[in-house]
Amino acid sequence: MAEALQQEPLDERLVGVTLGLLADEGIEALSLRRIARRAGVSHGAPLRHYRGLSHLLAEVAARGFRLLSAAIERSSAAVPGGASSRVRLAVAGRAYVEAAVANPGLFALMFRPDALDVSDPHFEREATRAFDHLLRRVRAAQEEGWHPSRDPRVLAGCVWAAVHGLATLWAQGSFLGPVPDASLDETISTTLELVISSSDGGNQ
Amino acid sequence: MAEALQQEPLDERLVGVTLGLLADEGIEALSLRRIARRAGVSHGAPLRHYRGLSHLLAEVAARGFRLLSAAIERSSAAVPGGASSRVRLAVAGRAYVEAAVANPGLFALMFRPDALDVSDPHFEREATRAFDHLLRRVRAAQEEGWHPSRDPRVLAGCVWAAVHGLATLWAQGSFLGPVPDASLDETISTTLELVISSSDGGNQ
DNA sequence: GATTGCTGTTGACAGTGTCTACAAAGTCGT
DNA sequence: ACGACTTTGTAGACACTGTCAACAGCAATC
Repeated sequence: MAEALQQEPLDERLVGVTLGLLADEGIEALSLRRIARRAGVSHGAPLRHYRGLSHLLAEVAARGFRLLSAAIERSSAAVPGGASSRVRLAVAGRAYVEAAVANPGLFALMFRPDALDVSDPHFEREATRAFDHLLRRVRAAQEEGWHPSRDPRVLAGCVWAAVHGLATLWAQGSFLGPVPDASLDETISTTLELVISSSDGGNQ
Repeated sequence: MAEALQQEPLDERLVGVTLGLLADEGIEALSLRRIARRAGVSHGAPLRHYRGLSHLLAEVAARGFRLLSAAIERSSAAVPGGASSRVRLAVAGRAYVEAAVANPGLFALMFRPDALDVSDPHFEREATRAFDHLLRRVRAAQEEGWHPSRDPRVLAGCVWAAVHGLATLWAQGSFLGPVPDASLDETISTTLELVISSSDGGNQ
């Protein structure tokens, strides 16, 4: 016992505590004072490390984008080597939605520009990196004949929009009203088949 | 002069004031006390008409869904009679995104289940109605051979997700980072062509 | 060893949502 | 007509929030 528990720097601990609070009680429970209380410090301590709540939340959101990138990468590693680039793109899209649904509070925070400081460099960098993962796979699919003459950035933006919309709506429960009995698996597959229009070897 | 200006019931006036505040200063400026101040009443007056802030915001969001439904209907009326159902569906999708971008604060509020009371009957009814507009057009497209064997609700959910993702990301400026020079028109068109895959007569 | 910077505490201030007590004013039953 | 009751708005209180300034301990540095 008596492990080196309190040694972790406060700024990192605050990020971890915020992630836990987010998972436990949702996004509306996030307040500087609650985070400080849960971290075992006084209410003013976080301001020594972050200029304000929105800056701390931007750091947490950056962590979320890193996790999202990792999920996309991980999913790609599980695809067999001979698979087409379109299948790889679809798998990445599925990973995006599943990561969001697995961590709905964090995902909601990541796309809340009014709650976090979107000009934070960490945040911007990690968000851009996550998009680049998608963009790379779109380019690869284009090289294999999928809408080869289109602007890859716009194309990646459209794929992003489709999976992001599904992730957003599902993670916040908006599907429960109009499409109450839909399965997430089927909805993801249908969306990806529509967008990527893979007549060859669907991802299912 | 001396028009019947103060005759409007306070509950309706509060909704109007909230819409104005939302358009003027964004979603983070919405507070019961500011709304009350702008309406010229004391800070407790709104609670006589709404059980709390989230209930007032649900009413405002319901108004937003009504406007969205109207925009979809209006766009459909402008389509020439001989157009295919797929084109009609695409036009409705375009109307969805354009309505969101034209009123970004209201659109953001409509999909913020942690800020508004999502169990409000008005809200639920108007949200369902808006989805039904989309669902009707999806069914019509299916009758003309577009993925006829799929579950229409799931299909409509996927179309919804695609346009919703684009609307969300564009309205909150998330495209500015990764796809800075994209045009909204082109992005909408590309998304709709991908999703609805109209080889016959694109919507442009 | 005195000084300086870092990190955390404490107290203050304005702002928030929501509750209760109160007042004015209209409505209704008799 | 008049008292009782409901409605609608006000005023004050309470707990909570973000953020700032003043202070304390502690490490490092010259």
